[in-house]
Amino acid sequence: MPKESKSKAAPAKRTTKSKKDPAAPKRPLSAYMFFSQDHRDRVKADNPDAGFGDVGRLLGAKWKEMSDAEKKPYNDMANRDKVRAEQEKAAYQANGGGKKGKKAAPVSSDDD
DNA sequence: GGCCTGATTGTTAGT
DNA sequence: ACTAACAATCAGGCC
Repeated sequence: MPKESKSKAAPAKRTTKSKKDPAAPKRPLSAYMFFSQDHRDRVKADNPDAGFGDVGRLLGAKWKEMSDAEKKPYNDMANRDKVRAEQEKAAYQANGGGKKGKKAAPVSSDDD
C-alpha cells in the first residue's frame, strides 16, 4: 500500500502566496484542475444556487467518489500538462534555474 | 539516500 | 485583483 499519510496534509493555509522563484516554472495542473473544468459546469448545473465553497466541496467530494478509471481521462490531461510543465521548467532552468538576476544562456561560444 | 515541504493549478463569487 | 476550500502533484531542496 502506498504511504500517503505521514506528516504532511497541511491544515489549510497556503493559497497563491510567496514567490521565491523569479522565473517560477509553475507546475502542471493536477487531474482535479481538469476535473473542475469539466465538472464546474455540471456541479453548477446541479447546484445553481451553490457558490464557491459549496461547489468546491461537492466537487472534491465527487472527485473522491470517482473511480480511478473515471479520473483516468483527467489524469491523461494532467499527464500531458506535466510534459508541458517540463518545457517550462527546462526553459526556466535554461534561463538561470533559480539564480538571482543572471542571464546564463551559453548559446554561442563568444557573445560578449 | 531518503524524506519532506512548499508552491502551483483551476473553479466561482463576493469584497 | 484577491482570497477562500477542494484535491493532486511533483520536483527540488535539505538532512
